Amino acid sequence: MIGLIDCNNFYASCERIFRPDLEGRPIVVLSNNDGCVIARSLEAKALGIPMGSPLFKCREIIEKHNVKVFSANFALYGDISNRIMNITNEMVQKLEIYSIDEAFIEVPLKDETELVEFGAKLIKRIKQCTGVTVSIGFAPSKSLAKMGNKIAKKTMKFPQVCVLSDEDNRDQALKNTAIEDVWGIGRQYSKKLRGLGVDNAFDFTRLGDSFVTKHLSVVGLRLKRDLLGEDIIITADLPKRKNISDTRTFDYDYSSYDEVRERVVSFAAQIGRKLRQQSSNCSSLIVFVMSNRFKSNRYFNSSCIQLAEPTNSNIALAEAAEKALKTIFREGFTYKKAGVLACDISDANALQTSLFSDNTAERDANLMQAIDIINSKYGRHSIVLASQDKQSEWKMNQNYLSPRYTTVIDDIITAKL
DNA sequence: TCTGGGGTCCTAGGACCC
DNA sequence: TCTGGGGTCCTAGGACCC
Repeated sequence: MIGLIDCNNFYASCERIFRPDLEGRPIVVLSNNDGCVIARSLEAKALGIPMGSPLFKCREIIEKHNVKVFSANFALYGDISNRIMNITNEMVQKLEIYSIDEAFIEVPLKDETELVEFGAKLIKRIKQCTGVTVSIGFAPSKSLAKMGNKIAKKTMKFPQVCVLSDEDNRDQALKNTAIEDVWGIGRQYSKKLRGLGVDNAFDFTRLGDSFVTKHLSVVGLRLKRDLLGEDIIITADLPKRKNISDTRTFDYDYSSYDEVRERVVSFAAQIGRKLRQQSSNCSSLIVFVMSNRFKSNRYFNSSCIQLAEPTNSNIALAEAAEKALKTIFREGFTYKKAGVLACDISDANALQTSLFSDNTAERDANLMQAIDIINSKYGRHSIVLASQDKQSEWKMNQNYLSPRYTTVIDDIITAKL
């Protein structure tokens, strides 16, 4: 059987690990720049704070109900996630990490009672080791495991394990799942399906194959068959990224070229780091800039630049990014967001050099390796290019940031006796 | 005042090849 | 009136996920 394990209110739960005083109190976590609500504790959901809402739109509820607000602390969430995945990996046959707070697992069990027992054991262990509560859905296919997980979460009964093994309880679950709650059916498709009289997952599985293909393409057909218990949805097991991007909304509207250039060069350097992490090169870069989309006098432009040869060197990428930026930056506009995207990603071990190569590749490779080692030892921005901005993390509104309890020695928790 | 970031896959249509 | 047949590659756009 396949299981989907999913952390409950993950970011909010992470914030609570070292703040037991926040138990029972509503919590929200904000996106970069403290812009939108991207995670909510159960209590915050109950208050009706919507997912994705800009902070200023729910200020009133937050103040009225004493909601605790946090800036996103990805260093903390990433570390807790790693711990949970490692613990899980020790207890299952196969682990496939699907996102920061979700993983598919495979277990050699079929019997419902045994599965519930095993799930309870896993949940208890994760809770004991990390303080995070997870729920698990078991089923013969991934989309059904997802569905089981949702059902487990809803029951509010601990441990939150749901097994969809036989046809009867599978069909019951399909009938009880609204079409928009099905994994793979988003806003557009559910609107379309509702219009066609399909209200729940069960109705969807009754549609004809050619009808489904016509309206939802082969993706929809695969989903239909998966929901009927054939395990055919393939999720990639941490493959190399085919696209890599680094983009940010700025803390205020930038007007000078130098301000934007500094940030864009830093994005290019981050791209280099991410490429090296998966030993890839890229052979073209896209740079884009945009003004504040909520204000008038709007401007958006992007430029794609071909690199002389595939590379992952910060130096080459920064040069290219700056060149591209020059072609799209216009005086007279202000800029609220920019980004760099790496395209045409290839294997760094199979480098095709240019006929006119100036042989800086090897020099750069050694240099980048040294930079990566130093930065991983002493912190992200210990060594940067002179053209990068110096403290990019400060150039973000993070007014409610919690300590990086588990990854930075200065942030470690203090115990008083 | 204030509005996130990072991915995937599929399809249709155009340009091109022989 | 009637206008071949079989491919590939690339891109933009649209759907989805967390």
